[in-house]
Order: sequence, then structure tokens, then C-alpha cells
Amino acid sequence: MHAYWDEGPTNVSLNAICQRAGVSKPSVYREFGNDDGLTCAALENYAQCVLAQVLGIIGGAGSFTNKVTEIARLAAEDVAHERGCLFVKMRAVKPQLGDQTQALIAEMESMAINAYADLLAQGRASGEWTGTTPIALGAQYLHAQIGLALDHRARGEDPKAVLALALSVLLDPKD
Amino acid sequence: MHAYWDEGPTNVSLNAICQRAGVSKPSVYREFGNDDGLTCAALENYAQCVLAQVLGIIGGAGSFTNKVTEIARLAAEDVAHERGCLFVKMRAVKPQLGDQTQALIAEMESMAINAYADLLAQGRASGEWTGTTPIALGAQYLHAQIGLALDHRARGEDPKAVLALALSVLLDPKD
DNA sequence: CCCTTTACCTACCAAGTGGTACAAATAGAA
DNA sequence: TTCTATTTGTACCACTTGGTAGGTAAAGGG
Repeated sequence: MHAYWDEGPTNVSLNAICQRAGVSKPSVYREFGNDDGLTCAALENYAQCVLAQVLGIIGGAGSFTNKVTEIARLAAEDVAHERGCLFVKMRAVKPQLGDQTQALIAEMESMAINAYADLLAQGRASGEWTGTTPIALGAQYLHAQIGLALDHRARGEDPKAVLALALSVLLDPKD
Repeated sequence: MHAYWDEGPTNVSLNAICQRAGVSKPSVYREFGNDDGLTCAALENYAQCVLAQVLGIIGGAGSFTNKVTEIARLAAEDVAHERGCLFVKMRAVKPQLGDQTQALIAEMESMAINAYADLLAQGRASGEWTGTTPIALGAQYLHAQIGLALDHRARGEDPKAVLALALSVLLDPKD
């Protein structure tokens, strides 16, 4: 996972991973089947380690605005995403990856969109979110902007100001 | 250029390009020096073919709102970017590319940011743009959102609604 | 103690990578 | 026509890729 995360999913060879992990190549094949299985397992592990945080925030306690702010902080400032987000990086090179991994990416994507839709639905139900944007579009928008921020961080930029501006369209409705 | 554009900059080998172009490998090396030189030349050609359009819109006649809308339309709907933007694709895999190409990407990036800053300065000067966002941030924001839309198109999605929502924060100031 | 089963790794494979030495073809001039 | 200068392509190089065959070590049961 760290190899894929640091170097980028397509910049890491199986040979390099074996060397880095101090494991022989046949061992990797026994455990994961092939290249695709290993990548898939790394992404699954990432999901459990990191993406679960986002779902935790959405499902947990706190006001709508706090939740959105907290997710934005996580993406734009938290040290865990200093080198970007493995999911975003994998999605960026999706066509180059194996079938299993592509399917997992698609699944994670719809999970994320659903989570964001939940968040917006919560906000609208509680009256905290007074925006008139359709929930489906808002969820797509949130997902895109968070991904954009993570992309910027992976490139070494600071996405804070741009993300804040992007989210203001949801948080500070003009009408 | 088309090979890089269609397949993705890192999915194309020199051998494949030679075959596609009906040219021998030594000819390519004689003309472009190496891999890096070829990639660089392709990106330069792309800039002249396609990115010049954006500069043309900004430098040309028309109202501020029209220019922004036209650029958004170019990115989100124009058939020229049906498979995304070669510049955006190259930037996404920048660390994998050669030194020349990386330098060219950086140069093009700052040119784009400057162009967007010009556009915003025009709008503010003419009174058409009443937003209070600092011009530097606004330019960064525009660049990011246009890039995001092109990324979405490369993935086969329709970025129109998200882009419109993102740009509304610039075009429809709430105060 | 031996024997079987399981886990493991060295050493290899074919295919493809960027890159080049050198011969063959071509063009131009006499 | 013949000789030269230039262009172009065949055939190779070393290296890396994902993937595997087959031998080796270790563990468990009788």
C-alpha cells in the first residue's frame, strides 16, 4: 500500500514491491494471485485504514457544517493525505489497472457518492443546509471537489483556499 | 500527439508510436533525440493546436461572462476535448515524464494561470465581475475547475453540471 | 525415526522497454 | 555512369516487466 501510495500505482513493479517487503515473488503470487490481486488488496487495505474515517465522520455526531468542514480539513490539511489519496491516484490511472481493481474502484466511487448524498440529506432534513442544489448533484460536486483537493496535495500544492471557495457554493447559499 | 492523447502519455511506447506512424525507431531518435523530446514535441504541438483557443477567447472580443461561459463550454462540451485534455493528462503523470516535458508542463501551467488572471482582471476593470475573490485565487480556482472538468471528460463523465455549479461561485456573487 | 505435506525461494522464461551500430538505399553532382 | 554524401531502416543491445517451473527447507504425523 505504501509503495503504491508513495510512488504512484503504475510506477511500482512487482519486483520492487518484493524487494521493499523482503519477500520473494512467488510468495506474492501465492498470496494474491497476480498483479491485479495485489493492487486490489492494497486498495482494500487503504479503504479500511483511511476512507473509513470519512464514513465515520458522516455517520457520527455533529452538525452538518461541522461534518463538511471536518471532511474538508481531512482532505486538505490532515497529514494522512500529505502525499494525496491512494484512491484518487488509482482512479486517475484506472484504465491501466487490472479488472478486479477497476471494479473495486467503481464500487468505492459509488460508496463515496452515496455517503456524500447521505450527508446532504441529513443537512437538508435538519434544516441546516438551505441550499437548493439537488442532492445527487451536490454529492457529485462534493466528491469532485474533495478529489480535486487530494489531487492538488499529491502534486505538492496547498488546496485549502481553492477547496474553501468551492465548498462555499454549498455552505453559503445566496438565496 | 494523438497516440499520447488517446492512450494516455505513459501508455504509449516508442515502438508503438513508430508502428502507428509508419516510421523506424532511429528516425524518431534522429528527429527528437529521445523519448522526452518526442513527448515534449507532442505537448508543444498540442498547445499550438488546442490551448491557443483559450488564449484566443481571453484576448478576443466579448463580455467577461461570455468569455468565461465560452471557455467552460470549450472544456465541458466541445468535441475537441471528448477524450480529455492532453495537458491535463500529462500533468497527472508529471513525475513519470522526462525533464524537458516536466519543464514544459510547468511553463504551460503558469501561462494558463496568468491567462485566467488576465481574464479576471478584465472583468473587474470593466465592472462586469463584482466578486470579491482575490484575482490570484480566482485564477487558480478557474484553472483547477477547468482541469477538473477535462479530467471528468477523460473518464467518460459529463462535467457540465458540476462545472456550472463550481463557476457560479465566481459569476453569481452573493453580495 | 522416517515420511508426507506444506511453505518457500532461486533461477529461469518470453515479451516488451528505451536506445544504438551499422549496413542498405537513395539522392545529387561530375 | 560512377562516385560521394545523406538519409533511412534492419537487427541488435542491455535491461525490466509480469509470471512460473522445479528444487529446497521446514513442519507435522506415524
